[in-house]
Amino acid sequence: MQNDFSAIDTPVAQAAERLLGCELIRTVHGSAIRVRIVETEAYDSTDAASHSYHGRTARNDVMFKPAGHLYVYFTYGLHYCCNIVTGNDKSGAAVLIRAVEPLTGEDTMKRFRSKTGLELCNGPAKLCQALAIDRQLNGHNLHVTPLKLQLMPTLSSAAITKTTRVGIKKAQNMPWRFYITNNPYVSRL
DNA sequence: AGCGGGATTTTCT
DNA sequence: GAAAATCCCGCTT
Repeated sequence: MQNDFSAIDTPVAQAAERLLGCELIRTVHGSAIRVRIVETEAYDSTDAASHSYHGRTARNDVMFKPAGHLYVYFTYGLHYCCNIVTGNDKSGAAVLIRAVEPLTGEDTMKRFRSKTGLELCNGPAKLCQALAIDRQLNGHNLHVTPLKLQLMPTLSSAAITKTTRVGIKKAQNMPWRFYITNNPYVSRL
């Protein structure tokens, strides 16, 4: 099968690296949007900053599903962020998608989000707005429309920058953030 | 250019 | 009751 998710059915940190360079295809209102993942962060149950750290709840339930599902959460009373569930160790693990690069359908993205250029999708809540991702897609299987994940060949480690995560107060020193070196859409250097 | 506050859901102490 | 995996706007330099 061409769209086999076994490559991300691994420990999260490894899956977060492999997801760099992979593409998301969003179909909405008959239009197709294609983007490339350029920045990710890993979260699992051993991590004090992860939603799954304190066990399973109604909100993080999707994190306990098999790899290849989408976990969407609402935060700060205003924004959505989306994650790709990885590893089926049943303890709750997912990769936060922090930034993407538009490939096709940029005009459609601008309709959902009234910004242009780098401001279109260089942050976790920004890309959810540009791709019209909300709670309706929570728990969605990324094998099927209207949102598909297309895995791509693993990038060389030389093309990947590995550093600490953004926007958290706990476990700040863990090197679980990954991005494509020198990509202009990365949310923060 | 840079800082600070507000919006407002879900969860935990 | 408060903090959180954020973003945007308006005020100050």
